Amino acid sequence: MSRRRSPTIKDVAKAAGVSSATVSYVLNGLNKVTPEVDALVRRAATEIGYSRNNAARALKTGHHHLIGCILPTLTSPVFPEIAQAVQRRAAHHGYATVVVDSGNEPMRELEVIETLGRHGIDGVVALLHPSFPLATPPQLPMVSLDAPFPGLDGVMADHITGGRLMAEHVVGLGHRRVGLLSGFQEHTSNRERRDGFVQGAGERLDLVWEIQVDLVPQLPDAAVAAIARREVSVIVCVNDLVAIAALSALKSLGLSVPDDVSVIGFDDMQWSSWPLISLTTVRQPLNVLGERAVDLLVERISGTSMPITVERLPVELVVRTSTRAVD
Amino acid sequence: MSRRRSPTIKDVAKAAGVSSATVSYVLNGLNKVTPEVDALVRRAATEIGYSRNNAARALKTGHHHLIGCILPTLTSPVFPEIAQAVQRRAAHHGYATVVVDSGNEPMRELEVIETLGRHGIDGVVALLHPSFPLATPPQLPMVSLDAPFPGLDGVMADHITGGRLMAEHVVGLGHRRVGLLSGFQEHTSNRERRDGFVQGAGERLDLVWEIQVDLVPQLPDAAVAAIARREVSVIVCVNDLVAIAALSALKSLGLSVPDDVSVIGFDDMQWSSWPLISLTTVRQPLNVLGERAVDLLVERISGTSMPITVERLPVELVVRTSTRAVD
DNA sequence: AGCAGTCGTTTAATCGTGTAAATGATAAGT
DNA sequence: ACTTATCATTTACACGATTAAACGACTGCT
Repeated sequence: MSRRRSPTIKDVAKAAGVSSATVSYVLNGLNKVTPEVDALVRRAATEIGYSRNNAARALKTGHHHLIGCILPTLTSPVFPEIAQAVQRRAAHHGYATVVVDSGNEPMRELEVIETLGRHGIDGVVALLHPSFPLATPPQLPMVSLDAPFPGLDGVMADHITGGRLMAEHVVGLGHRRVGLLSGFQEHTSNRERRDGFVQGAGERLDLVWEIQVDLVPQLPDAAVAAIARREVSVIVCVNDLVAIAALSALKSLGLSVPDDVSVIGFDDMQWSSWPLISLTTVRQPLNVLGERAVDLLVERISGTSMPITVERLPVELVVRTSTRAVD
Repeated sequence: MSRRRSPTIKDVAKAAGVSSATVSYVLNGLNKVTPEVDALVRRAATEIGYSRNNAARALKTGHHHLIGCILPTLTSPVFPEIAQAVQRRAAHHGYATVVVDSGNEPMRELEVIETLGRHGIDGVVALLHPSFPLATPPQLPMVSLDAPFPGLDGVMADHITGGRLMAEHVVGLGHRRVGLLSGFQEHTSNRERRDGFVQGAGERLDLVWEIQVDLVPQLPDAAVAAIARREVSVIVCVNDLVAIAALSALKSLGLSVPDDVSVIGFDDMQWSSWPLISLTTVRQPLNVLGERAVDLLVERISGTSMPITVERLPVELVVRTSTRAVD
């Protein structure tokens, strides 16, 4: 196999009859050269099929035009939506994106960041585990998604208002007795959703039971048992995935939604709108989340020292057919 | 801000009192140095917090230890499962992975590959659009997922047998009149699934209607209308996503599954096992798919010129509650 | 005419690493 | 004791790009 190395800037220079510096100037769009030479160089470049070697460029400039997007998993539908937005926005800024699945383990997150750093990434957008060891201050520009981290820029939805919206909706439908499937409270977003809901409910709702559940789409036995007792008219879920797990459990129990019990989620991920699911939920703007994070990161990378920013994104209630007024 | 550049191999050398070459040898695990010096260098390296600059290394060696994984989208649940497997396996081989969402557009796929090439990627695992312009032979080692491409290594499930399994199952349950929601036939996998099914069915099934549907989880009106006519006792779907769309449509129409009509899918993606969905389907081993593709790619990268390999992975029927025997 | 400024291009240094070749030092062989 | 082989280490250059500085040619001003 004649593994021919790909042409370099020098080859272009020779082909165009100029120096390599000129080629560099042309290809970087500094307008330091005559239009004729510019055209000449460009023609030569495309003719011999030149493609820039970013490793070399990065070595010199220290700037890779590459950002990382670290997410706890890709198999939950919420995160890929963020990843897509990040990718799109990054491209818009001239950055390529590498998406990495951290498996939701703080150790691996650290490892991934180090690996990416070694590979010369310019910055990271990350949805970090709450116990991520931030002891060592980050060597890289980083923007935190979904939760504030001390010393880091952050973008997250207004979970507290979201929780309040849930409460308002449930109260407005005349419900009184409610079951709460909350998430692990170490996660800021879970905690805020819960707090918002409890505050919003005030004295108007009876919190009959509350059970903490994991991200897996399989409810713990205790939760299934609680649901089976039929003490509540509505189940409030920390997120859509849990809500779907609840829908599943209800189906297994032979209970109908929303006739026997209402269910409300949080996120409004893609499938929540499918007729089969049709979940009432609080929508958080995942695409905006990703986009703003990238904007912040790019600003941070370009080095203008600005104060640490934490953005809160508005949420909205989306009413579908998994909730209805009590008789 | 005192943007202190990170320590280089040279700093390590100075700290350890040796030359930079020695440091390089140590850190690359060539055992060309005395154990004492080895230890000395390692200690110095960790002490001053050295981290290798992969851009420089890659510039010199032409080898980045980085592979790309290009997928049509990340929001369909099938692909992230592949991405995870690829990532895991690549890490096992000492490669980092960048996952890229091509949006299922051949043009963007090409663009992405070029970008990745520029960034100095060693190879690509890709699930390509059927009309991907392979006219320009790939500069990079590439392994095709899910479909054979002339001149490329490939890994794909045995879709034909899968189609046959669907037919056997449907026939075995005593069904006779069947509706087929097939995918676009340009996709090899869709075509093979259909062919396998039709061959497997032989004369034993009446194909009452067949409609081609897109990947979006919303059936076209024609499909909904066909389902509403209730001429068939089972709906055979090209994949689980379409099957779920069918379940949705059936629910909207007030029809019950499997009592009024059976539904069978293909893929066995994560959620298909959820009680809410509980889809009978043909399982293709997505994790093995990703892993084998990486294995092949790594072999190809390491340069041993081997004949082009195309692997077929076995599939299996998974029976759940969306299908039942006809009365 | 002489000097300064502008402009387009080239020269040459540099980024951090890998590695072939040179260099010594030590041990072995005669 | 002197050559030779072995081995650990260093020297020195290359990888492909960016970019400050040097350069030469031309223009315009006094």
